Amino acid sequence: MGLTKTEIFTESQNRIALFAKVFGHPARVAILQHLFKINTCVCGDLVNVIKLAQPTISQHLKELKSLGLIKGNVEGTSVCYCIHQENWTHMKETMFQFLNQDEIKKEGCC
Amino acid sequence: MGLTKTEIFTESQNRIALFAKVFGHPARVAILQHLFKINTCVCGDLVNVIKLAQPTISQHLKELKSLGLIKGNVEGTSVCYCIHQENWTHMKETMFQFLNQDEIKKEGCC
DNA sequence: ATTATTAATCGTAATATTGCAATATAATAA
DNA sequence: TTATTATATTGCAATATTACGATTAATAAT
Repeated sequence: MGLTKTEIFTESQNRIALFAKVFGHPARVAILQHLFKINTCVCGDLVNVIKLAQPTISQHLKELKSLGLIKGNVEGTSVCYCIHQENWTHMKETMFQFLNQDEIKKEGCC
Repeated sequence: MGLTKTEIFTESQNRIALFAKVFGHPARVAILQHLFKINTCVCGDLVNVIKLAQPTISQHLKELKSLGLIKGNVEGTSVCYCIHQENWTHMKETMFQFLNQDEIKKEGCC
């Protein structure tokens, strides 16, 4: 059905999945890496750096923004995007807790 | 088009996206959490724990296995699934490097 | 005012994902 | 052999995602 049954999972599980999902596309990975690399805000050059059409980049940016991982400031005719530091830190805590589960039990069985 | 243009991204970006994608569904998050919680191998009880049909669980397990994050040992009529520790550790390194990008430049701009 | 420039939105085609019923397969039990 | 049990596979319907051309909106420059 293509429709995820979010109601049968916990808040936490759904939150982890939502963050992971947004990282589940190389274009969004590349966008974030670029935003981190350029310490001054990047505007439309993402379209030049990443070889995807402008509407496609815009769409990916929207997803990152709707999750709160980036913010965009309008600056004249262009828009200045950058990482939302606090939210990124919060997201990291969530993801680290999930990824570090193996720290508790290192036994393994089969 | 629904088709990701992997060829325009780096190996690294695609690898990060692939790992993230598999975590991008709450069922797979729940499966992994359960496999970590039960220190002895879990077999078919995933279907009881997670309220999804058996073929659906089986499909999610397949995806986790194809990425190497879990392994399954046939044990009589049932299959014993557990975390692939080494691969999990490798995956963590990849993801941590991505998630910890903010450690380098904490400036922010807008 | 007119004309660039930049980015968002709309519409749409192609493809992917999710979920399950039905069925198949494989190993054990009776 | 014939159930029984556990898991995998197939096929399919519903929905989501990706990508982009065309268009729009908003500001800047001339």
